[in-house]
Amino acid sequence: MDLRAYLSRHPLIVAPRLLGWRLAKDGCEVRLIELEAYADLEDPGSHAHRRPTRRNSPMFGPPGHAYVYFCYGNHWMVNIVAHEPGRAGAVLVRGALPFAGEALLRSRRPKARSDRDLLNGPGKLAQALRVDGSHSGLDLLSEGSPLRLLPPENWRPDHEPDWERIRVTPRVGLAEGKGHELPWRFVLAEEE
DNA sequence: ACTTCGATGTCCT
DNA sequence: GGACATCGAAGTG
Repeated sequence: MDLRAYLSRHPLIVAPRLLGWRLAKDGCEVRLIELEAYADLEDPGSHAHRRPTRRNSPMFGPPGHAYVYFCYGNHWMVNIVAHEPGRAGAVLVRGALPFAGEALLRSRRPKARSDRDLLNGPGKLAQALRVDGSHSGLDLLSEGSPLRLLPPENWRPDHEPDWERIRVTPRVGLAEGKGHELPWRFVLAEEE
């Protein structure tokens, strides 16, 4: 099973399994510690709940690509496309820790007062990594892509999540009726 | 064409 | 803990 196949499962399966993976861009790397699953048919809070549009079309495309969209007038949200064949879905990256290039990450987040303020939010993460709409649709698994998704060292396809260390909660920021009660958020507990 | 409102961050009290 | 800036996308007519 290669990485693409690993991501070709329901986003709810993929999300907890991507904890500890890294996003890399121009010398910076961040380690993912907070992720949310967004599905299609059964998930009214997902952009893939409806038909494909110019914005959400990456969610319907190949797993392992990026889906980046603009929200609340200021912020870019980074997603990793993940879904079963013939379906749609993605994993939203909501939080991370610096792994490499920390000084550069910091310089792009001048408003971050504390360490935990640097990457603890989807908009903050995109700002620190300088990801925006121009990256939507990029293949995160292809060498040579400016934005890449990297598995942990010693990763194996049969790796299972360490549930002892994962906190499962409802997703953040969803209105009533949008699946706000679904426990589809996964956080590496002792690292938040 | 116009309206609504969001998968948020920041600053202020 | 609360106000609010900010601007596309998508829904409505």
